[in-house]
Amino acid sequence: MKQGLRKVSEQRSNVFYQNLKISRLGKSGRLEEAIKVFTLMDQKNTVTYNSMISAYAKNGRINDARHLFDQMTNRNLVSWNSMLAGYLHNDKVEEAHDLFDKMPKRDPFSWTLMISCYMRTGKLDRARALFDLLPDKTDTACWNAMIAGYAKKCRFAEAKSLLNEMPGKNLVSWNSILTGYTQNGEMVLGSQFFEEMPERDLVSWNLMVAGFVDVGALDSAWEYFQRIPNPNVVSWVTMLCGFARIGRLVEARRLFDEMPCRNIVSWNAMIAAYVQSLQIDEAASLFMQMPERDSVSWTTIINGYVRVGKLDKARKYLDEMPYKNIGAQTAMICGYVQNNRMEEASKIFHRMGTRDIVCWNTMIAGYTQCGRMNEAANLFYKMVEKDIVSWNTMIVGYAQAGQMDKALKIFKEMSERNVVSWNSLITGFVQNGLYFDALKSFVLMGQEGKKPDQLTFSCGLSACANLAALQVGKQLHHLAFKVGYSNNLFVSNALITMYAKCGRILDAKAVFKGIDLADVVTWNSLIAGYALNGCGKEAVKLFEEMVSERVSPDEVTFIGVLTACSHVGLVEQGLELFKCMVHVHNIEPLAEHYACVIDLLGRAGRVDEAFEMVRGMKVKAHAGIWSALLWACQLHQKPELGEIASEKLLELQPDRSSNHVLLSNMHAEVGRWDDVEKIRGFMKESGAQKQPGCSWIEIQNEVHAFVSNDPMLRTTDGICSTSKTLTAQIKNTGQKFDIQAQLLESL
DNA sequence: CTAGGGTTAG
Repeated sequence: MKQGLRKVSEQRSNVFYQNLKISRLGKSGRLEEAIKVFTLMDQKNTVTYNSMISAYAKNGRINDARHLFDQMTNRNLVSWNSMLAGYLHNDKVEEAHDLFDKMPKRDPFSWTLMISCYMRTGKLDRARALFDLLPDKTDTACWNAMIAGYAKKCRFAEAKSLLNEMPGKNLVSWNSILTGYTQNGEMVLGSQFFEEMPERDLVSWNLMVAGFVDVGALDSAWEYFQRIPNPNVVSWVTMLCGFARIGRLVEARRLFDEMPCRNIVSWNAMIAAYVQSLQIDEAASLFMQMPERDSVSWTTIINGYVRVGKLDKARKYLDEMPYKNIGAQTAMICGYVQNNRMEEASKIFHRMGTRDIVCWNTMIAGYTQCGRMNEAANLFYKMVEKDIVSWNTMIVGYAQAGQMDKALKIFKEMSERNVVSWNSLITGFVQNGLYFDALKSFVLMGQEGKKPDQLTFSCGLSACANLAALQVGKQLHHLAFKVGYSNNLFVSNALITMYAKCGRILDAKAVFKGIDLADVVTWNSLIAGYALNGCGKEAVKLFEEMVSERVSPDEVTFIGVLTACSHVGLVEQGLELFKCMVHVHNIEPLAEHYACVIDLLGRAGRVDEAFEMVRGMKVKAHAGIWSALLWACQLHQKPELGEIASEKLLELQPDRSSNHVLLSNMHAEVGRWDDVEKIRGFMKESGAQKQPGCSWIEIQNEVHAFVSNDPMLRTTDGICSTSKTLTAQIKNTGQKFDIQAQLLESL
């Protein structure tokens, strides 16, 4: 009998102890361990279940929490409240609302949870309506939830009015308002309020320091930090992170060394600071020294090694990590993904016990980045809960794979789209040459009430550039000006290209002149623009200006300036620039650069030198190079060399009719008619046909597409030359586009 | 031991 009683009380204390363990593990993100304790318990009471529900919910597994809740036979009020809190932490308003309705009993906890849930998700009016229904208004937490909610959304008038009405306001109430100021960067109003507060505690002081840190006012943060009567760990860590964020690592470290009360958070903060500035060895040294490590410490160090590209080191730590959380494993997957090691990423992914949306998205992005769209789609459709990032990733993936039909399908299936979704679609259209669709999407985006950002504008302008649609481009320019993006560097760079490609080189130059801080792309855009418009000397001059302004030219710069030289026959200058690219700027020439120089030599009649260059190339010659050579051979009547070039060219592009034409013309010019016949015969056999050219033209603010595959309408060069023909052709294709009216309406 | 209101590290 006595023994039996002792056994029962031992069991009780055991259950009590295990429950405590579950709750602590749950709170510190060690969910796997909590689950282990829970499943191994032979005796479970209501508190056990309640603790496990909270543990699940705090770690994002709200569905498992609900599952457990549904399985319970002895639910008490805390069970209901725990579930409600779970929905609150996972931003599930409607589920919370449902549960709240079904509750058999409610206490002040329940009401506060529901109100907080509405507040967090921005449903201020519903929160207020519920608060007004609240039968017992003596509980302060409810008031504070209302005040905090209003303040966080910058509704200071409502917050303060509630504060005035509130019976028994306390420090939390004051701090709730202060939080509204500090978390919204309102530090002037914040300091004012802080001075007016009847009492302050460490939370108030720390809020001020954090607020100044957030807006980058380190001096003020430091001032307040020094005024704190008895700073605690939070104060020290906040200040430490402030210095770390702006790269003042030495000062951060000094704080770390000086702080009188150091806990695991301080260590983690300092390690994160080193990781952030890529000082991985310092971070690792601290990691080894620290007295104990939690999942944050491990995740930070693993992430650090991933960021500096030391994947094997990261992997070593991951393998050593006692209980691997989602964050650490996702960091590792991210590292593998960035280095195209998808098989290793996949292994970790499939071994993971729990996965979150971020983890899935990382894997999907990995597959899309290396063009493995089937595998990406596989994961995407297996995903139970997708967020907007998942959808956007798929759109980008299909677009890059050239499958715009599928990208569009995904886009249309989305329940809600953000600016990124639209930009992904529009970028995709531009990348795949579907410029009309890009511009149409631009308009549709505005009609759906989404504001285009700098990326949208730069894409839209790029579409205009490729269509040579000057009027539409100008409209976009005006629009960008209206919404305040015309001074953005992305937009300005796109404007330069647009004007240049439309033949308005002076407008391009004007945009260039208006830019305060030009980057390499800016210079490249105008140089390429000059090249395109046959202004070779200006291109070279601009290049020299760029170098004297200490902007380092890149591969693209040289493609522009070399093209410019070849267009206007600046042979010596071009050759000189090519040398300078390799020897002064240490840029390894790409096939494109060779193509320019070879074209340059070929046009100048230095065909032998051109061939010499091809032989000396480190990269494989592409069709463009051989075709430039072939042109040169035809122009300067070098049939023997031309034969070599044409052979290579036909090897690379057997179906391209222009190659055959070029060869046959060359033979015809030097009177080798038998060869001409041979080639024409070959063309008939192989079915190589002249490809339909497609072009765009703009008349009176409208862009028209026409395809020059109708022999009746095509002139010798494949471009319609008379207005009569043009009109007929427009009727044929029936495409037209006017952006102006729609765009201006939609914004 | 489990649930609500104001601050810190990943």
